[in-house]
Parts: sequence; structure tokens; C-alpha cells
Amino acid sequence: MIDFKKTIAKSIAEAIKIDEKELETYIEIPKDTNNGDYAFPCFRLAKELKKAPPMIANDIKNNIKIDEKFIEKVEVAGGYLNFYIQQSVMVKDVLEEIANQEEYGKSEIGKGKNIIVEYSAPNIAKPFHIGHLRTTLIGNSLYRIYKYLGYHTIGINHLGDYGTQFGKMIEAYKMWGEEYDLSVDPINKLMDMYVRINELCKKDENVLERCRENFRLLEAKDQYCVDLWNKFKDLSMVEFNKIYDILNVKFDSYKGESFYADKMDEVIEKLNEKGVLKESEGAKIVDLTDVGIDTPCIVQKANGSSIYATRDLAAIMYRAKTYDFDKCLYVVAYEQNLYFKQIFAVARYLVDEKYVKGLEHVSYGMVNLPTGKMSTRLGNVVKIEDLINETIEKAKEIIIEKNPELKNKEEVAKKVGVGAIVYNTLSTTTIKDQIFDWDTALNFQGETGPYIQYTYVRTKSVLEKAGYIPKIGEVKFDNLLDETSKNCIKLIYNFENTLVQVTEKEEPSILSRYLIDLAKAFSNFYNDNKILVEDKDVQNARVYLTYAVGKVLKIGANLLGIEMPDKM
RNA sequence: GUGCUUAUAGCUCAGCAGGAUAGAGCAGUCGCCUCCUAAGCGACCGAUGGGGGUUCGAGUCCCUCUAGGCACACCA
Repeated sequence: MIDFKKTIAKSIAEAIKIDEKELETYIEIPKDTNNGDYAFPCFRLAKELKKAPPMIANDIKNNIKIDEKFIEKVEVAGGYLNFYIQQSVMVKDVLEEIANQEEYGKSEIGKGKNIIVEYSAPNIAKPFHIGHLRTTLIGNSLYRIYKYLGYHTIGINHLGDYGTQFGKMIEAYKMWGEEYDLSVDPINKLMDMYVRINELCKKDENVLERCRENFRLLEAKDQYCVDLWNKFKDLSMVEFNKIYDILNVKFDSYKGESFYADKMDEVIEKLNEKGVLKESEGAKIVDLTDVGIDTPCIVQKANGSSIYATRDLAAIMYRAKTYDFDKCLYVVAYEQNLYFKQIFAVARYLVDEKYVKGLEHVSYGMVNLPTGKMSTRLGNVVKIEDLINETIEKAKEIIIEKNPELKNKEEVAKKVGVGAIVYNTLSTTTIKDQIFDWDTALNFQGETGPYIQYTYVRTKSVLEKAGYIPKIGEVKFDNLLDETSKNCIKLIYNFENTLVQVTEKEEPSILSRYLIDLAKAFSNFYNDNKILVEDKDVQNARVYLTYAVGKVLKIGANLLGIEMPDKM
């Protein structure tokens, strides 16, 4: 598509002697559309050119040669130079691209690059609660977006299936195994056992010691422990997969911590070779004060068993070798900020610089309840399963009220309910804490997933009524020059750019907001213009725009993990 | 205590790597369905935590204060 910004930068560069690339970064999009489509602020040139900004703007205006094919006019407004692009050219450009590209916005910019996204990573034997929603959905959408931009993307569910916690679970099972029937609702029962054993460990140091010993046995491949561990794992995966299925989340690999059980010696050896392995209070550590981290990284516990850092380091080595990654993203909550700094710092002793540079912690904020922190022990967690059921139920009620004739109500309710959850989770900046409350989660009005879906459904409905989608050659672009059409076109024009921004900032919320903006723009268009009208030319143009908006909404929503119903 | 991080309207959030008059949604009040789905559209109401500084220009950068959150060696 035409790069208007670049075109403008080029013509400014010809008028004054400043690097085109530099100029391009100065050009901005005015908030107020009265100030044009692109603007160039001249203030920063004032010192250099020793002239007042409005004079500079005037000078440029007088010297600039604009290509009237692309730019309608240039105006001086104070120290700004405002560019108004030829709307019909943009309309043509955008709609032809829609017509020619089945997957609009898809790109090859990531070709040849390998991106690992590690996300979700739940702990075995613990229930999935809304605290896990962010990592799961942020990771899922980053995965989809990278892929759409042509990157070779690997989604990894780094299951929490190893560690002392399993020593605890084994101990709990030894003590109280007969009390629980694990054939029904296993996760909650395992959870119950886990809570019990933790309480006991706090009171009784001997029990904790037995738990650690169990884990040591598990690492030593003790059959009883291994069997039990497998059992817990299988039971948990069945439950997790149900959730992933509903949320439409997929992974390429489920290699969790246990996978690295036999790959950790290599880590220790290599660190030893490099001479950075030190002993401290019986444990093996790597000192990191040289990079300003005061807390050393423990890679082996005093009793000789491994620790999570060892497994993550082994994973980095394995992934570097197996996937030759350009980026390896860890979608993990910010409580682990220091931890990731540590292992990334240790990684420089284990893998090439290229890989170290590619390691990135996508750190997101905590989810709290209005009453405060969630705590599994206090029992005030909101389980994902409950959330899903409630939102789907609510969606169904609304469907019955608003559209009683609708077929496949169940299916639509599922899409709408899940859409609400996904949007809700992905609508805010990842780093910030989120407060979960039921009123917001169950609200389907305003800036929500269902709003985006509803807008899409409207486009489908119009197209169905129209009964056809015009051929692009039959569309007279001049019929889309009004303000509301223009807003839609501009947004569609910016779609790919929006996706790129998401990957630059590892921030899916940028796409969420974009989709709301597009849905709003279309709602305005829809309200101001009758689409199906007498005048064939006008109708063709409007129907085509409707088709284009629907297409982008659907693609964009899918990249977030939101499915679109055709009717609702 | 040290480090990291957050603070924008009654509530939940935007603010395009410093630019023009700080935008939405929810809640509240009011208006719009003989017309393509009112899960919609429009209007009203209402805000940058305090204090310094850098700059032609600061919600955005720096310092400081205040208030929250997180982390700080054998849990993950």
C-alpha cells in the first residue's frame, strides 16, 4: 500500500536539507482531523535555522513540491505544516488491498525469524483461576500476531510439573490418599491436599524435610514417586485442556520443567567450566553483582537437588539449540521481575550473545479482587471455569431476550461469553494491575468484546440483505469521502501498522483498542449513512466498505483469540 | 531498609517514544427504533496525586515528596 508518511517526508526532505528518515519520525497524526491527516511540527528546526517556526512552515510550504496525486493540499497552522491527503486515493488503495489480499494485513516482515512465546504454564495439581488468564491470553494473542506477521512462532506451555511442590503432593498422598476419590473433580481434591500439606509443613519442619526428600527421590527416578507424579499430571492435563479448548488456546509444545530433568547437569558443568559457579552456605550460586544484581542466582540447592532456575537455564540452552530463536518471550507476572533478570544474566555464560539478547520477560500486572488479593488458601479465588460458565450463561440470557429466533444459541453464547472474557483481559496495558469484578466481566455494553462482535454481526447482516458484494472494479471510490467513511478507511489503512506496534511493545491491548475504534467508526458510519439505497454507485461503495470493515474486525478479533458469530 | 513498578473524571481505562483544545467506556441525567440487529447512536456531567526542574512546548523526560503494589538465597 501507499506509504503516505514516507511520501510526505520525502517531499519535505527535498524542500529543506534534512535527512528523510529523520523527518519521517517527526511527522505525526493530528488528533483533530481538521488539522489534516499528517502534520509536521517545525519547532525543533527553529534553533538550527534561526527562524520562527511559522516562518519555517511557510518557507517549506512555498518550496515544497507535492505530488497532487497523493496530497490534496498543504496548510500552515502556526508552527505546524498540515497535510491533507487525497481521500479518494486512500480509499482506492485500501479497498483494492482488501480485495486482493485474502488475509488482509498479513505480512512477511517476520520471515526467517524464530519467535518463542512461553505462556500459560500452569502448575500441575492446582486449579486454573483468573490469575492465569492474563498469561494464557496475552501469550496466545502474541503468538497469533507474530505468526500472522510471518514469523516462525513456537508456543510453549512450560508446565509447572516439577519441584518441591510435588514432593509435598507425594507426601500428602502418602498420608491421606485413601480419603480422596480422585475420579471425580480431581483438581480441587489435589488442591485440598496441597493446602493441607502446606499448613502442616509450616507447623512441622520434619514434614517439610520429608517433602524435600520425596522430590529428591522423584529426581532419582524412584518408581513410586514417578508413578504418582504421572498420575497427578494426567489428571491435571485433562482439566487444563478443557479450558484451553473453550478459550481457543493452542501450543506447539508442552515441554514443562520436568522435561529438563536430565539436562541440568550440563548447566552446572558449563557454569563450572566458566569458573562462575560458587559455593555459599552449601548451595551452588552464580554471583551477579557485576551486572548490578545483588541477589545471586541459586542453581543448586544445598541438598544437591535442582531448583527452578536450573530448569529455566537448561530450557534456554535447549531452546537456543533446538529453535535457534531470535526472541524468546516469557509471559509471566511481574512478581518474577528480579528472577528473570537473574537467569538472563546467568544465560550469558551458557549461550551465544544473540540468544541472550533475544530473551525478554513480558511482565504483566497482578489480578486482584475488589476486596483485595486472591488467595487460594483463603478460598477467595475466582476459578476460570466459573467465570466462563457465568459469562456464557449471561450471554444466553441476553440472546433469549433480544433475539429469541436465533438458531444455535449455545454456540453463539459461547463465542460471546468467551469474547467478553478475552477482551476484558486484553484491553488494558499488560504491566498494570487489574481489578476483577463481576459487574465489569458480565457487562456486554460499551467497550467490550460483544460490542466488537455485535458490530461485526451488523456488517454481516447488511451484506446478507444486500445479497452481493460488488466487484472492486464496480466501486466508485468517490462515494466514500464523508467523514465517517473516511474514519473507517483510515483505520483499515492502519491495521498492519497496529499489528507491528503490538510486536514492538509486546502489547496486545493496542490491537484491542484498535478494534474498538474500528467498531465505533463503523457504528458511526452505519448510523449516518443508509447503506442499501437506490443509487447503485453509492450502494456499491458503502456495501464494499461494510465488507472491508467486517473483514478486518474478524481478522483482528481472531488475532486476539476472539471468535466471531455470524448472528447474535 | 534496598531495588523495581504504578498514580489521568465517582469507577475502569486510552493518550500514537515531548506537540495543537487530555480522549473513551461504565455509573448518573436526557434524547433517538413506521428506517440495513437499540448488545447501537447522540447530548449533558466530570480529570493529569503534591512540589520543583529541563524545554519554544510536559500526562509523557529528570529530581523530590506522598500513597499503593511487587521483589529481595535454597518455593515456582
